[in-house]
Amino acid sequence: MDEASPARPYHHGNLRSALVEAGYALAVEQGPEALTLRGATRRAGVSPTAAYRHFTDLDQLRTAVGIRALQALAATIEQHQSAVTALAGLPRRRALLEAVGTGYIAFALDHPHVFRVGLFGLLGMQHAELPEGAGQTGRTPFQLLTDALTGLADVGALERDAVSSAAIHCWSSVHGFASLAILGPLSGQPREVQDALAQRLVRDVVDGVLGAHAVRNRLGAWH
Amino acid sequence: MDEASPARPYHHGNLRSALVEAGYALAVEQGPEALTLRGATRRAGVSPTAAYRHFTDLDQLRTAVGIRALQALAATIEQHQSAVTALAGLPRRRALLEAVGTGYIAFALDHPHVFRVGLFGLLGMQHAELPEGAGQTGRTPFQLLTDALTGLADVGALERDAVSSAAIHCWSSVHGFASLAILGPLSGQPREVQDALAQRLVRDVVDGVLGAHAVRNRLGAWH
DNA sequence: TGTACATCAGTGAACGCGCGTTCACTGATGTAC
DNA sequence: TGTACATCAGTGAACGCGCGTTCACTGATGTAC
Repeated sequence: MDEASPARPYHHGNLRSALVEAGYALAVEQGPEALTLRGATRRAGVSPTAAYRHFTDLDQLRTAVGIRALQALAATIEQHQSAVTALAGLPRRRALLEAVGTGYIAFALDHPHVFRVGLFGLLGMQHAELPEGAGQTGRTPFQLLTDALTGLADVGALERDAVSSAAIHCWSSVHGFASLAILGPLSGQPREVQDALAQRLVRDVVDGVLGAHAVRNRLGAWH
Repeated sequence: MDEASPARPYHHGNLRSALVEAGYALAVEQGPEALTLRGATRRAGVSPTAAYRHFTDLDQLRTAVGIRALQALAATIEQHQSAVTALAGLPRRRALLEAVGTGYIAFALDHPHVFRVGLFGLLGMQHAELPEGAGQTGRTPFQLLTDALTGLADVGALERDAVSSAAIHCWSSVHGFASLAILGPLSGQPREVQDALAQRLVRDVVDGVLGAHAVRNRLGAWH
């Protein structure tokens, strides 16, 4: 009832979210430069000026679409995480972390346009300037990552104060790989190959993040 | 003499490269969406239609500017590499690889606009579709990376057939980190902090790449 | 329950802008005799 | 060395386009009596 939708209809029935949806669809299908005010209103079946009842600016529409994209990415990650079968302990924690990486990459490959600009425009805002009240119900992708790393710290697989630098490391690798797969030398490969490489990369990165710690522990046990 | 410049002047004196330079400057200063045909000709002090003597299209100008940006990135990397002091052997090879990473990140932080689109637009083309004859004298950034990894294989610090997957891993991390530092949660940090994090990330990644191999060797020695 | 009125979501015409691209041109350079 | 001509780099006016944004408006909804 008091979900996220402000109310029911006036004339149109929540034009604001219809415009965000239309703008998001444009960005997904044709890339972010296709996200225009006129384009979004056209797609929503409404006159161009109607948008000004809900957004002061094109920039404000962009921001809202960016947040929308962020939520879609988070949803994909959570979906990947809910497919994890390991029941508990380190295997589960590890699989949950890997799902963040594979979910992120899968989203990027499925929605290269949104990813390209969408994410670029909005990962920047997500944190400092404007998480703002705008319907931010769930967790952001970056929060899901630190959650997963914290989970690994909970079972002692990672130092607590290594979480934030591990987050940087993981995010960098995964985001960078996605860019590579979309526009770089890997973009010519078929999807299965990309997926396989992604899986391998994610495994390696997690190995690396846990490895430093694990080696330290192992040495501690041996000496 | 026979540098890169095709000839001397006709009326203007190599308008083509002047337009590429103007377009590159626009992208550096105001971002890639400022790279327009009219903008470049304006900046070169020439009428808009003059561009059509040298480019069939706006797209063709964009491509040329992209290649120009790629060369600038490669130059920055080579500059970082030439500052390496280690004289020979593994320490030198390792430092050369790290210089690829730190040079890449330094370029990204110094030219965030170019990096943002520039690189995106052009890393895609660099490899398959259009390295084309267009003044491609030196090595591309990606080639510099694989060169450095091959150097490590030469001194036995890396399996030869691990080079290409290591390249993916390195490139992903470094490119991703640069994105993070430009637009993500790290963008608020002062440059020194970003540089320090970059150095640490690069070291960790190289550790990871060499680590798997080193651990394997160590175990081999132990058993 | 019914009327009068305020609110405000959406309309439609109009604006100025910078863009890419066309076209017929001008005028400097390079070449043939 | 000098003249005639072809070449072709750069000009300038003009086009159509989609954009963001303004303004005065219309008409449906919600509220007060």
